[in-house]
Amino acid sequence: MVFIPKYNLIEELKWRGLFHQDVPGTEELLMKEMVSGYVGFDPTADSLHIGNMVPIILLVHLQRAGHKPYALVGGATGMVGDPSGKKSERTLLNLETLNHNLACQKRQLEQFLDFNADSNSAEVVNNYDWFQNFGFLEFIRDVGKHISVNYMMAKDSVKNRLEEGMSFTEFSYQLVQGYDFYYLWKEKNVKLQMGGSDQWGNIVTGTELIRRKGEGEDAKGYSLTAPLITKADGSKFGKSEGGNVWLDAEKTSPYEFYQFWMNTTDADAERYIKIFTLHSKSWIDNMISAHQEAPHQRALQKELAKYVTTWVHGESGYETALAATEILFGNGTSESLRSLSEKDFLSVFDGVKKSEVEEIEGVSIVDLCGDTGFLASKSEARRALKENSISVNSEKVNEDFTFSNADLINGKYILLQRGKKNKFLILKK
RNA sequence: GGGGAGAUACCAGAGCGGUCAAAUGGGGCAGACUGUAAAUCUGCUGCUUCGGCUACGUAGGUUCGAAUCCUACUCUCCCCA
Repeated sequence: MVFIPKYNLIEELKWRGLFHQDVPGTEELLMKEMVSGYVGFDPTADSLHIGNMVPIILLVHLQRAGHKPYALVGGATGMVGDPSGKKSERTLLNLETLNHNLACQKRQLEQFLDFNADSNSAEVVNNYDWFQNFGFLEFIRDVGKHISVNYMMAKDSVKNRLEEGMSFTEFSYQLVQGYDFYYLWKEKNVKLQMGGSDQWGNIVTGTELIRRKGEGEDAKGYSLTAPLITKADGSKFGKSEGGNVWLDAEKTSPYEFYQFWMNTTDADAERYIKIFTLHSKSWIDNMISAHQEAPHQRALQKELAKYVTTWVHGESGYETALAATEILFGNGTSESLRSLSEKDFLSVFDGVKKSEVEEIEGVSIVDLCGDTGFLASKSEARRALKENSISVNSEKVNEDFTFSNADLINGKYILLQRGKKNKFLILKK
């Protein structure tokens, strides 16, 4: 059977800005046969975040091009800790946390890939499966023997830590990850490892291991990395006020998730639409020129936010986020808030922080803001009120404002806002 | 083991007996302008019942008065062995 890829993966990744570097011969390989390729995920948290989306998208493209994707969850590597890009030694996770994280991540990965394709179904593998019974002596004889310390020391992930210091555990990390590649190559005919550019060092340790330990002419591993996603202003991609932007709706609500993409700057949006959506090149080019003609419409941001939110949270997640956005950023007046049914109201404010109070009649705005956890203290509440930044039910109020029962929406809710983006919901018991 | 330097707010970092809730920069938040953008400008960035109160690694001490001086302790970094 002759293999014809659906498209040239490397070319596709290049115009999308998802290509950083590869080892020579990778493109030829991808054009001539169905390739099994993998990406590893680090189980440091119980949810993936948008920083993990690029590696996931690499797998998605791999599969769309007709190849077979493997997602590796790092049960074993997670126990060691990847030193890449870290300034200091990492704390080790206990087994229980690790397993919980693995299970959660596995579920999330499954929503992006096709597990029921004819010949190139995705698979999830866990490197703990092949490491759990791998003895230390066996490992250092079988694996350690093939890689010199000099070689390992030359890696940036190690070099950058020579001043600060690093434990033997983290030093060994690249061997563990390298062995993963070797194992998958040998057992599952996986020839390609992909990842972020920070993973280059770890990946080539794997290809090196395949070259030295593998037998025959075919003993060659290929690799491909995506660039680090940057923001135009130089700050770190993937963080919002609350820290990471998670894929888990419990940790980052669909509304917040949608808003994250909505707030992308123009320059970044033009790059992100290529990276985070699967739209075609011509479609995107049109979109970008349309956006440049009428930038205030924010068409790019809206499409980007819609696409990614739907991908991660489904249609319903997107609908909720959009409804909330229209109310809060549209001509959001007190009336439009009050016109919502209780059910809609609650779903709109699903991701907004809340607090309950006993009584509202006669309570001053300062007390309410300070005591409910909306603002850190009454002093801060006073300051914010002087800055004219506090709104009650979408209407600005001053320091003398006192609540009455008439302010309750549906007889039990009050919406507090500081500025445009910080919202808080008060529930009367 | 010997010698040296240091620990100040979210971070970096000044202050070295009263005028210090503590310079300056960064970050963060808000306001103006806008397009929920960027840039720019402005304000704020310990708590408070607005009387005060608690804070400059920890615990004591000197003093009318301590972030500042003394003692001990803890921790960090550097140099030598």
